[in-house]
Amino acid sequence: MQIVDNQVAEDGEAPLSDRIVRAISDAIISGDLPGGAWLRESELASRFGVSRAPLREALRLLEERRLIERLPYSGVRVIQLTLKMVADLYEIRAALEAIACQRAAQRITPDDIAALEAMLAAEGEQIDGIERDRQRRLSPIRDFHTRLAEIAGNDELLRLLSRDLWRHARSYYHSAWKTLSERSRAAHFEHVAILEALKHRDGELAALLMRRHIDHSRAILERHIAEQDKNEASAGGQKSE
Amino acid sequence: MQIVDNQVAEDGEAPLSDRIVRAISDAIISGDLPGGAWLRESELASRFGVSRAPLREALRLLEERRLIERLPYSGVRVIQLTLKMVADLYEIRAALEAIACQRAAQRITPDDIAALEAMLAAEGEQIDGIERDRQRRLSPIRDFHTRLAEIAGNDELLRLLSRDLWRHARSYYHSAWKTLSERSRAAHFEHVAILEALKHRDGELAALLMRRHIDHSRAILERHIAEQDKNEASAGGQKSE
DNA sequence: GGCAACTTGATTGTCGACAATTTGCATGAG
DNA sequence: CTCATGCAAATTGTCGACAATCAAGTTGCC
Repeated sequence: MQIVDNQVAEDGEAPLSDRIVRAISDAIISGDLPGGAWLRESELASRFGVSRAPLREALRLLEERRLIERLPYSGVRVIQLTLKMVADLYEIRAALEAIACQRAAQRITPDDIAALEAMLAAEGEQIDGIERDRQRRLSPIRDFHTRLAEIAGNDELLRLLSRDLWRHARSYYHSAWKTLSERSRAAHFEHVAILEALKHRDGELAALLMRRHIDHSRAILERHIAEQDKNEASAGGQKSE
Repeated sequence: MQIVDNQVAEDGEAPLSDRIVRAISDAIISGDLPGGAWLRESELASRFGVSRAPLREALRLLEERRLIERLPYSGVRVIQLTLKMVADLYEIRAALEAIACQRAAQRITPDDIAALEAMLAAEGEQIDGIERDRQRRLSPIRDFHTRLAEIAGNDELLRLLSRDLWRHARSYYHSAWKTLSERSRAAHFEHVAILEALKHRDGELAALLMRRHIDHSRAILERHIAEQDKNEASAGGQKSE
């Protein structure tokens, strides 16, 4: 496992533990810290150049966010996404994003529409473009959904969708890159269709399209995790990197 | 504010911070730590008889759970429920509990039905009974919903409903006791109706009833918070108990 | 008298060291 | 050879003390 060095340096004012949360969270979601990996506090602390106190606070927060799991006196490891977990998460996500669509259809403004269109335009460019950087690639997708939740005006919903339920994103990175490109194309057009419905303030249609969109994503993701599980069946889980 | 002394004593094996989470969480939900109250770390630490290290870990977890909010270098205070927050939370809860009903209708077993019936019987007894203890009063209501989520078989859903979204419960305690008694009676019969639908494996009906049930609860809760806000408009928010 | 800058006190944030617990290995008996 | 038992190293959990930061009270200047 390889954490980007000194990612803690940014945002030099906030308390250390807050910055560590960001760093570890990114490391997990980006796949640098793979699912099932054991984390040693002292190692993480020295890697980030801090003491264990703020590090442990960060770990407790990440545990509550279900990015890691903690076994008392035994250790901390990155949560391993299972098929069941993905199915459960996506069932919830589908329902919540459908709500977001319905609310957004009621509240959306011309400016919002313009902003979303700009996002989708950028998304379309990236599909065939030379943008191969992982971080920059997934972000516009996430931005679209997050922006939608913002427009919906339900703060709790936004928090759930943009933070707690995005654990699954981790698997995108681990999954085969080729298939994801094809999926990106389809997903893009589904986004366009959703936006079109929102423009007509048809919340019901937008919600329906969103539910299907998420179901499609889930199907892809489940297939990838199934393959991944098969591959890792031989060498997995031991307490090392 | 008055925290039950040494509530940390129970469950003598788990790490201190885990027990503190439970203690503070209960104190907030039960209303002993009212919304908006400022918490001083040193005071809490001495009250629970622990050092600040595990206490701070607990606070970070509770912050992520949105029971408290933390202002860096400034302090920690109990989240103040607003009308907006309750509306947002209940919109989500209605959708998620509706899912729970639909899933539960597919999976419910005779044993589950028997267990739920026993719960509702106990709930019915308590309404007119002499049970005036706050803690014991709300618990059967919570149990019914939690059990339903368990039967649904979606672990993530269970976690959200039984933990993250139960912040609102706090307001029940602060609200007028009399009205709540009346509400309890109505709520009880709504529970019975939901269970009846589940017995016939009618997930759609159960979900619909559940949505209405939650909407009713929200209406009551919103009214109480509105009154509460009015009353606290004069003396509120200063940094003391 | 009013306003700005400083000072002081209190509180949060961080650190290094110590205690408690687990886990793997060695050891020995059956 | 297998299994129970005890030991030891490593890791997590906890503590008390120190540093950084904010808030309020005070002082001095205009």
